[in-house]
Amino acid sequence: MPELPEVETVCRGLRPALKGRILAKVQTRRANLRVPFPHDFAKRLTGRRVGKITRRAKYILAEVEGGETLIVHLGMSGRFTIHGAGAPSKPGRFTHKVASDGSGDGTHDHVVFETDEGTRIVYTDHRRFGLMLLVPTEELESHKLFAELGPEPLGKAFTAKSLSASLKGKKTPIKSALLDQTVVAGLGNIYVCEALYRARISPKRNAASVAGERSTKLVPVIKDVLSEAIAAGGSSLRDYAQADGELGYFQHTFTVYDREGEPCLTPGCAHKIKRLVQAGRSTFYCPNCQR
DNA sequence: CTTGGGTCCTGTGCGC
DNA sequence: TGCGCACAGGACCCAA
Repeated sequence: MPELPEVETVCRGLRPALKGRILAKVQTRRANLRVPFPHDFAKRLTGRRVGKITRRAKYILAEVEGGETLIVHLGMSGRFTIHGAGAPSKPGRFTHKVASDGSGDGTHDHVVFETDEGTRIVYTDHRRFGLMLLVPTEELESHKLFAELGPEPLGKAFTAKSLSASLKGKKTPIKSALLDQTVVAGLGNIYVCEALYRARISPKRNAASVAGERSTKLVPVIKDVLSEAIAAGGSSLRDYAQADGELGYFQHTFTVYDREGEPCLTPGCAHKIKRLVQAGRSTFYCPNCQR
């Protein structure tokens, strides 16, 4: 479930296994994910030391020695598992979802990294909506994937004022506007639903009408929802990773997402949560609490 | 310019 | 038990 909090959690999980390590072996098991791997992808990574690992929006960025950065997007179903020496659990404890060759689920393991410590980091993605690229670090900011991205929702630049400015004049529903990565970078379907619920704003409301007063309420709520999810991921990562080496995926409990027909959890409300489709995506909301 | 819809791909869960 | 359809956490591309 890779939205910003999950990507952040995966980043944090990858760091101890990858940062400062040399990529002893890199293997791609097919020619492409959503897009083809860059020319000589594995060859260009092999033997190089990994530097800083950061996140921008839903992208994982890993600097590699020689001035290039590995860009990873998890798409809808991308995930990493860590096996062996550098894994976050004791060696030999992986029992779950690990194929006989020590990989993730076996059939959809598309990329395998092996470090100089013998740690295997396996990228698994059954839908293949993910992406891996390798670009010169100095060209990152101007790269077309990043050039148009809006502010980081947890960053200082994301304020009621900045959000108001980008919503002004927008005719789309606020739900769709918040999924637009040029408005704010990293929100996905779940956390948009959760944030709008917590801010008591209807997903159907025109984006423009959220500029001003409502943005003042919405922005801190977005920051809270994401921060709490990261905190939950961070704390459950240790336990979950101990079980099978998988990073950043755990059972969330959401307040509205995927709760169609169930009672609203706001005290004294108990209206049924409704589902509607906006721009092809499911929206969950409480018609009583959200206006 | 903005906006909405189709599309990539595989898996799962539901109703019949 | 099997089948077909709707739907799934993302985001690009293109037509209107």
